[in-house]
Amino acid sequence: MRAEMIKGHLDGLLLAVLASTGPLHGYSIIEELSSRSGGSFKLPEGTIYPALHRLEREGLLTSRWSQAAARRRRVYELTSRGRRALGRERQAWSAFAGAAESIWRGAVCPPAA
Amino acid sequence: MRAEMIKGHLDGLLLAVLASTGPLHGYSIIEELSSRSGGSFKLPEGTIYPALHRLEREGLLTSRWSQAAARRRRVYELTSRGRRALGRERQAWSAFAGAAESIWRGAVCPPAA
DNA sequence: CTTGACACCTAGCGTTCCGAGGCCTAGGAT
DNA sequence: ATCCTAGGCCTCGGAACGCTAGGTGTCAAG
Repeated sequence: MRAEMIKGHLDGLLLAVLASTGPLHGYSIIEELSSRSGGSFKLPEGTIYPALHRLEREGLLTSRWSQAAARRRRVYELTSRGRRALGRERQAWSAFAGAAESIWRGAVCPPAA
Repeated sequence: MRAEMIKGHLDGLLLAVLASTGPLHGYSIIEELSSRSGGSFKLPEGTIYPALHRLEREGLLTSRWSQAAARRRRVYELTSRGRRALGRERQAWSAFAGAAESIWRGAVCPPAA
């Protein structure tokens, strides 16, 4: 799977995974994305952490340092604005995926090497 | 539909549309992408032309100036390498779309505003 | 003779993701 | 004691990509 394909889709996927699981810290978001995608999404930390910071800056997520765990963890959670953004992202994904799918449907493809 | 979503997917879509229709010139590729996507993909010329040049440089497309039409048109066509690349792109799209879909499946989304 | 569709092109900008590196703790192996 | 691995956070700089904005030019219609 070409790596740059994720561009422009990351925010939605992060919101989606948090909506599925409830609050999570960054490291486990990475693992969750990987497992839920069947191993297709193995996103590096340099991708995830800045994205989480951006989403928090935009008010779609809140974070707190977890006091429960021995190790320090920053736990992220959807805000209500984040939940609304999730709906928009979901719809944008549907539109995009549907459009792309209908382009692909017309094409006769050779079996991939 | 967020615009940056197309990033990383354009090459495949261009190859796919050319595989569906046969040889086309740039301007009509734009129209074809728009109509086949139900109006979702309205890609500007500044996106399409550089991409076509890149794909030609990579040997996935060939072009010739059409002598038939009154207006000058550069007509693009898939090469055999392009056809093979199409298969790979198609597979990459399936993997990506499937992975993203399974992330989204888990999320409970509010109705988009 | 001006507008709008058709048709091509490119330089530069902004965004985005990623690679590489750094920092730290805990636990197991050597 | 020392190393290694896994867990956990962070950031800087680069590369890639698509888009904006601008340009050239033809042709038909008003």
